[in-house]
Amino acid sequence: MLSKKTQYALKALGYLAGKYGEGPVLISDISKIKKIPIKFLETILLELKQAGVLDSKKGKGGGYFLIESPKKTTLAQAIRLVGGPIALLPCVSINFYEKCKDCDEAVCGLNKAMKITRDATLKILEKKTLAELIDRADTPNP
Amino acid sequence: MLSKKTQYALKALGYLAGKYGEGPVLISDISKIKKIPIKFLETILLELKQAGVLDSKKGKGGGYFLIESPKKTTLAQAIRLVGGPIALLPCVSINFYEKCKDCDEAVCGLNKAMKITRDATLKILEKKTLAELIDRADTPNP
DNA sequence: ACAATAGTCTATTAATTGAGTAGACTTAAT
DNA sequence: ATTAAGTCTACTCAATTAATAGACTATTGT
Repeated sequence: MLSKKTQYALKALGYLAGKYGEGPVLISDISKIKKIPIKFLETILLELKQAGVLDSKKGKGGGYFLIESPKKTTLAQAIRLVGGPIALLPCVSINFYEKCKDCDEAVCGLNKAMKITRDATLKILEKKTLAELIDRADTPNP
Repeated sequence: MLSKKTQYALKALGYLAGKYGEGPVLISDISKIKKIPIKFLETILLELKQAGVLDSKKGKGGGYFLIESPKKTTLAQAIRLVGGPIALLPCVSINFYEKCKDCDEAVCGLNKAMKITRDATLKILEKKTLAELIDRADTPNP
């Protein structure tokens, strides 16, 4: 399961994707609509900014916005940016790899099974982009 | 990522699968070879026993053992037994489902993407069994 | 019967993650 | 220049998950 932080990041990015090209979006707006604790959200957005996905504008009329088109960022990238491993085990993670103390990967059946699972997951998450996260619920009819 | 508890459970089950039919296996053996904190392992094995996968024998010559052939239990079942959701989000989990506060699943793009991911993962984990976890490293040549 | 062995249970502590608070710093409009 | 709107930084607190310790109970072999 993804951490809350990662879940919130995905929701926020999805919301920003829906507002792409419309200028800065207030943290408080995202927080309200996506039901994310505002202070927690601040740290997440800041992290995404430092990672180069978002930019922000300070002062009146400020807020956060996507730098590039939502289609440019895959879900796999998004998840990794906020520190969330995609694989089910550390020993099969690409970006957060950690060797098992107890087994030789070459003969470990668990490792093998989880690698297959990881590949199937990645195949999907590397194809889907932030654009896929946009839904009608984000922009209700006025 | 799976919780440590779930990871340990899979490792222990894999080890027991390799010893299936050879009588009870000591907790301390599993702990040593699989590098699992023994007290933590105790609670996990107990839980697996209460779930009906393992049985144990007390006293001298005692230990834990699989009740059924390793082929009877899938990895998906094993993961769920110890309380680990397989899906990446609560709102797409089958056994640990929780509704999102902020979205209508019918139109939520994130929900849709994660459901596809979950299905791909389950397709694999429901096919693989504990038997697949057995590896040569468990039974080194004497 | 008795001692040794091995699982079971209860309670505590440590580490990580999630959430909330207070206030300083920046920018833009008036 | 002033002020309002907004981001940024640094702490603190709560909840969950990991890990540890020790007492207790059941079984086997002598």
